[in-house]
Amino acid sequence: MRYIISLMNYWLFKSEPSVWSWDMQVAAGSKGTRWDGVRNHVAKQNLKAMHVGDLGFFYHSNEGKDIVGIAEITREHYPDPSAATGEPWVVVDIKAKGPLPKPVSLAAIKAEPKLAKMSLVTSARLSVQPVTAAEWKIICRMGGLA
DNA sequence: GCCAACGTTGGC
DNA sequence: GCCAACGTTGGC
Repeated sequence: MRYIISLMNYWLFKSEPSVWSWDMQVAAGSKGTRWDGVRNHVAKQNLKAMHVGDLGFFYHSNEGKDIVGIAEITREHYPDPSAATGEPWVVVDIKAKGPLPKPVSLAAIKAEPKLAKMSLVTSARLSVQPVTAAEWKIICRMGGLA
């Protein structure tokens, strides 16, 4: 089997660690958990574009302000059970894949000119963001992954 | 259809 | 705790 890299998409999930942290995601195990509560249409479109096997950074907002791990999409989008009937919101399931050996801080991202166009920098409030393959690679390297 | 008012997010 | 950015709501 060979990888067709262009079909792999990368994402970033933001979460306040006091609400749902990386450690909780890890503790939840490999079955995957529902990423629910997204109430923004741009974020919703990003959820809908995800495929099983896509990877996403796990970012701690408010406290930490750093990318701490990598998650994997385990189930494609389906209606958000926490949404009111008739509302269009969706969820995906994700599982923790592995930590970044060295968390990458927002400050470090802002200090790297090659990452100036990252959504994290340009659309700070968007809770589910796309990440380009180039950005993914740079941050993995900054985070201590080969 | 415009836009002021308001609520929320999230960095600082 | 403050406030800028941004999305949503509702009056006109």
